[in-house]
Amino acid sequence: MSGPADSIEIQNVVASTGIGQELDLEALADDLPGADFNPDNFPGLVYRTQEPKAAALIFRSGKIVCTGAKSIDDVHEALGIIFDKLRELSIPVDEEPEITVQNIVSSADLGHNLNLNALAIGLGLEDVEYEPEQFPGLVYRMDEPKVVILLFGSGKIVITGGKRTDDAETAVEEIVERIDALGLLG
Amino acid sequence: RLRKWQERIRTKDAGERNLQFALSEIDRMASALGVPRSVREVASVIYRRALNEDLIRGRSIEGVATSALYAACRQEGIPRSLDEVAEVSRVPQKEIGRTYRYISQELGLELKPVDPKQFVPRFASALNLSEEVQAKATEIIDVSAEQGLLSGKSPTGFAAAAIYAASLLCNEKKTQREVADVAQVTEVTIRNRYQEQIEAMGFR
DNA sequence: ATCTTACTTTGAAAAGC
DNA sequence: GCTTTAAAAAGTAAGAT
Repeated sequence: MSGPADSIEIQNVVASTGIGQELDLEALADDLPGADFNPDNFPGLVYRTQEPKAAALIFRSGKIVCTGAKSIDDVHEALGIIFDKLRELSIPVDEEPEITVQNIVSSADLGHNLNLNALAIGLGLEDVEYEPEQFPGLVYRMDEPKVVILLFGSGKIVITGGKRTDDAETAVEEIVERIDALGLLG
Repeated sequence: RLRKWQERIRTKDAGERNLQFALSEIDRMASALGVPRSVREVASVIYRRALNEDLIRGRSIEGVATSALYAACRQEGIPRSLDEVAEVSRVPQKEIGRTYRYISQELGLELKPVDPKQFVPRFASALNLSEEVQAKATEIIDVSAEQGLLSGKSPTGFAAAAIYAASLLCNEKKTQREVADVAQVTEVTIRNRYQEQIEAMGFR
C-alpha cells in the first residue's frame, strides 16, 4: 500500500562529532585545499566534501558539525573522509569518533491539497503558527515524536527536528491521522 | 536597608517610565495608522499582559509595543499589514513579526488567520471605489477561498487582486500599479492572484 | 512580461560575543 | 540573541532582459 509515508525523502542530516584533539585552524586552513576560515565572522572552519556532498564546520576544540548530507550513511562517509584528511596531515584522530545525529530534515507529500485556514483552527490555534503574510507554510509542533512539521497548500510537507530516521515516518502517519480525523484530507 | 529601598523605588520609577513610553508609542503609532481608540486600548491591555508575564525580557519595548498594536488591529477585525505597521514603527518588520508570534503564543491570543476581506473597505476607499466594487471583491474572495486558492497566500495580495478584478468587472478600472501601491504588494503578485481568481469565478 | 536569484520559515550543533 | 552550514516546502520581491 503506497501512502504518504512512502514519499518521505531525507533532505538534510546534521550531526556532531569530535576528534579528541585541539586544532590550529589557521594552519589547517592553509593545509586543507578549499577550506574557508573567517574567524572574524565565525569561529569554525568550513570544509566541503564532494562525494558525498556535505559541509563540515571544524572548530578549534576538535569538535565538528557535519551538515548537508542526504542520509546518515553519507554523514559517516563524509566525516570518514575528513578524519582521513586530518590523519594525512599528521593530526591524531580518535579511532572511531562518536557521531551523534542532531537533526534530520525530510520532505513528503500527503497527496491532497490542504485548506490551511481550516487546518489552523482544526489542529488547534495554540499548537499552530500560520501567518501567510510572513511565510506560506503552516507550522505545527508535534509532541510525539517531537518534531516540527511545515504544511503547505499543495499537500507537500517538511518534517524537521527529529533525530531518528523513523521520526519522520511516525510523524507523517500521525499528522495524516489528525488531518483525516478533521475531515480535511482529500 | 535604605539602599535596597531606594533601588526598589528607582526600579519602580524606571518601570513606570517604560510603561508610559510604551503606551505613548502605541498611541503615536495608532494615530499614524488611523485606527480607532478602542484598538489602542486593546493594544495597551495586550502590552500590560506581556509586561506582567515578563515577556519583554530580551526584547525591545518598542518591538513589543508595536506587536501589541499589530495584534490588537487583528483582534478588532481591522488588520494592518506588517508592512504598514513597520512604516510607523522604528522596529524592523522582521522583528515585529517575530515578536508578534512570540507574544501571541505566550499570551494565548489564538488569533485566526487574517481574512483578506478585512482589507477590502480600506483599500477600496483609498482607491475611491464604489460600494458595488467592494461587494464584488468580497464575493471574489469568498468564491476563490472556498475553492482552496487562499492557502499560503498573503491576505493583502489576495485582497488586492480581488479589488483589481472587481474594478474591471464593475467598469471602475484601476491599474494594477494603483492597487499595488495601496496594498503594498507588487504588480506581479496581483497578476498571479488575479488569474487564479478569475478562473475560480468561471470567467475564463 | 518572463526569468533568475534571493529572501521568508522550521530544526540542531559548534565557540564566542 | 547573533554569527555559519545545509536542505525542502511555496510565496513574494527585485533586478535584468
